[in-house]
Amino acid sequence: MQLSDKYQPQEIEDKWYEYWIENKFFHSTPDSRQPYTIVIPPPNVTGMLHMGHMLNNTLQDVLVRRARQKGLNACWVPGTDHASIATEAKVVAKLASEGIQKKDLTREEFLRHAWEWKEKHGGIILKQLRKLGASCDWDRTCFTMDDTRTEGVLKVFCDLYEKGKIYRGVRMVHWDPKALTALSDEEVVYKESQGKLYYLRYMLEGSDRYLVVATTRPETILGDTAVCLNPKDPRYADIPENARVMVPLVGRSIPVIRDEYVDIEFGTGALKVTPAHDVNDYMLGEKYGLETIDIFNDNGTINDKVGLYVGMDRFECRRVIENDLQNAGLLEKVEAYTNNVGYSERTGVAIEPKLSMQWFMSMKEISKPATKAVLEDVIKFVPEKYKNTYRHWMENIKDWCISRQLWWGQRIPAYYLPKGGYVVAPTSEEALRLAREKSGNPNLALSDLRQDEDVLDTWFSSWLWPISVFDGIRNPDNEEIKYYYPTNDLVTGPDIIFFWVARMIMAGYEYRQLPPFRNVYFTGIVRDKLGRKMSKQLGNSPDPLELIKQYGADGVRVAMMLCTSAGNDLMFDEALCEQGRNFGNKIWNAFRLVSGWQVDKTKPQPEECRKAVEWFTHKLNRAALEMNANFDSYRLSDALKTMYSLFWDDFSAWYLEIIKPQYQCPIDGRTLEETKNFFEKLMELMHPFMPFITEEIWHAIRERGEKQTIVLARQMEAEQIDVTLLERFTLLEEVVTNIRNIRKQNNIPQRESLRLKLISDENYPEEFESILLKIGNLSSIERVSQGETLDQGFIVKTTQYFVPQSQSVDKEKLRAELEADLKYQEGFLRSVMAKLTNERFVNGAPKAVVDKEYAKKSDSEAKIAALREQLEALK
RNA sequence: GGGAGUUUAGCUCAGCUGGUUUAGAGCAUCUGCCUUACAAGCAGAGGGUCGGGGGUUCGAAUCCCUCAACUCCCACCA
Repeated sequence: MQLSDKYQPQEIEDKWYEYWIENKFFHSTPDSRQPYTIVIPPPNVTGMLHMGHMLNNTLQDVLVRRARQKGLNACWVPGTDHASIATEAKVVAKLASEGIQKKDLTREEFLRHAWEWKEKHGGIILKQLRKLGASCDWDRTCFTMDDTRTEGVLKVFCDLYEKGKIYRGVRMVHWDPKALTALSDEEVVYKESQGKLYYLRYMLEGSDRYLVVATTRPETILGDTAVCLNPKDPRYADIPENARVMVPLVGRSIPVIRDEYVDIEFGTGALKVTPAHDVNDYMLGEKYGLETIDIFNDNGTINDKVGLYVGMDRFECRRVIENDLQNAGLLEKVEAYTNNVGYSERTGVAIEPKLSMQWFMSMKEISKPATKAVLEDVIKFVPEKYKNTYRHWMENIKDWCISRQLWWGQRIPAYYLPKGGYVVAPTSEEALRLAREKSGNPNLALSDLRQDEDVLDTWFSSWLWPISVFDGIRNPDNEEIKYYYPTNDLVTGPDIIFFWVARMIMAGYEYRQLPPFRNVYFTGIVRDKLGRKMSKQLGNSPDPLELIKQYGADGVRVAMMLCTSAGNDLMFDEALCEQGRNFGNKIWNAFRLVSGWQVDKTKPQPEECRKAVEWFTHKLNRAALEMNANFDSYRLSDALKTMYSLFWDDFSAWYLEIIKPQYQCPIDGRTLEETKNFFEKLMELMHPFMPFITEEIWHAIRERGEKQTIVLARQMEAEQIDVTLLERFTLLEEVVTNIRNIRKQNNIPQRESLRLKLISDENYPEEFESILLKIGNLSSIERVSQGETLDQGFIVKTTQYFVPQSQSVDKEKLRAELEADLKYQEGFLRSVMAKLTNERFVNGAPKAVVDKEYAKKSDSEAKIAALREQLEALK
């Protein structure tokens, strides 16, 4: 078999993915095994894979694949989110490009277009995930708006309504004038914006005096219904109790009220009150029974309530009004001002606070068990710091605005009766029954009822995800939900901790009395190597599929894993993909080496091979243990690094070099067998990180029956580890390194053998002498009592070694090196002695620590003595 | 305004409950090698007063205080 000396991932990745799918290795059904479940954070149905998804899904896949190999019944449920507002915006834009306006369509027509769009673009992202190697159970793919999930959502809505937890009412909400819908608090992002502070004159009625009011939004004067002063403000002490002022330009007379809410320090200490367009003003309006004048149309233009600036956009109006105020002499001054303005998370336009009729969900009660679960670690957050963030939000939770003035989504199952009032029911039939009952009119027809026009917030379906994917809302007693729920790990970004994580926990306790998952692993944000967020505008976001094409899925996965640690942002650098690809190549070539060996089964196992096998057995066991510990504490990057260095440094650079037979000589059967065994175990341990190459090699290294797969291969259980053996081997490594250094310093090629002399003591790893002879390419190892003039010496721990030189060595250089070493050792010894001569240390520190210091002291002294001897010999 | 986090080698980060050296890794750099698995490689080397200052301790990168810089979250005084 001729194997390329470069690993070509593209040639094997698709092949194995198909193999896995065909054989349903990722498919899970309940059985007697313990389950391990992850539900995917559903990406937007029409979205494209970006680097955040790559990170997030690589992590999930690593966790799932490892669980599967540990013999658990692993189930990773994939799916997509209908992403109400985002998808509707895309469909509206697409229609607009075809000259179709949404307002010209009926709801049914629009939804037809939307579903068409979904069928065409939906699920691309799930196909992309396969390229990454994601081992999802695709048979279970769900959509937040498919029939099952929708039924569940409606059932929950009705249930919460009946429990009195969902109510309808007029409230001040965040209004998105572009998407024409209300938003929840969480969908608003505040950004610092450069604005102006306008000082306006409000003339006092029946007087020449005026009050100066500072505002950032002069256009809202159209809706002013009062001016408010602080009662303690001495500047306004002489303003009469029942004073009234004229709204500039508008000429409306409004009262001057007094409330301590007003900050004396800010602006002029006088506040204009616009109850329809500011949350705080709204509260003042409630308190003082002020009139509420809504001056905006839904799209942010001025309506005809006041009769001025009608139809003008709010920002245009601001400019024009500034000019008009100026001309009317009502503008005192304008200052530059930086303030925080809320923007719609989805459409990016400035939010307009708006008074409107919406559906809300009371959160106070439902949040209680959810708060407790996290604080008491029933659900563990990794990293823990997010517990604080979570607690703070939960303890100050506000009611959730769940209605959206959109069409793409689950329509609110409330039906209005012709003569007022409404009923809530999961189906129109049920609604009709209730309506007849409520109205006392048995002849009421379905056509008499009018269903609420609004749909539900997308998160009102995704908060049920861990339950609804197992149909646990509609059929709470089904086998699947009982088996898979609670799920194990959730991997997601901290940016949706409130949107999604917190609400899922609430739903979990409300509908299953159990948490939805046991652990939440929060990833960081993927940034570029300069630390900037990835964005389309900057063009700094690589195309994940392009990366996979170039470096292989395994390579990109390794790149993601190398730079991630829970909760910390990661600086992604394409160089990491290169490193990942190179690692794959390294594995590939190690395999080429081993697979190319001829075997002679009659040949006895050489001593150095026997010792190497013994050593690597322990090395492998220790790494496996370390990796387990890393996984247990979600240090996934460290888990990979452990395997990376085990394979590259210990297995390739040491083990394979030791057992490698002479050119064109066969290897003995036993060593080959044990080496294949190691290789196989290494592949199994690394499989969660690099699923494709490990499967390829796992099959190539041994005869495998049909339908066998590394995906289901049980990972080795780590055994007893001989720590002393491993430590003594590092002494050997140091000796070899020193010999290599001497070769390099004296330009002695590796193929030229050397003699080695040593003054043997307990720190000479003589049990590995056969290895030393081979790796050092030594012709002999001789025990002596001292070195000679022509020898170049070195010391490992306390043992002195000498390499006889044919020609004279650079004594000055040698002496300088030995002296530097001596200086370091003396300094070190001093620091040890400082402790040991300190009575408080000797008496105060634990015995083990003190003993360690004594050991350091004697080692150091021995080494110093050896160094002095060698320096003496140099003279 | 409130809170959280970060600061260790040129870069990215480990360093977990204070004691394995006078601080580690990977990448990058430098030197020598196309040695028969791998130049996507091998062998070796250099590089840090652990953000500044103070304190606790026999002992501090690690604990406490303080200052500084950066990042994020929450709140939203017009």
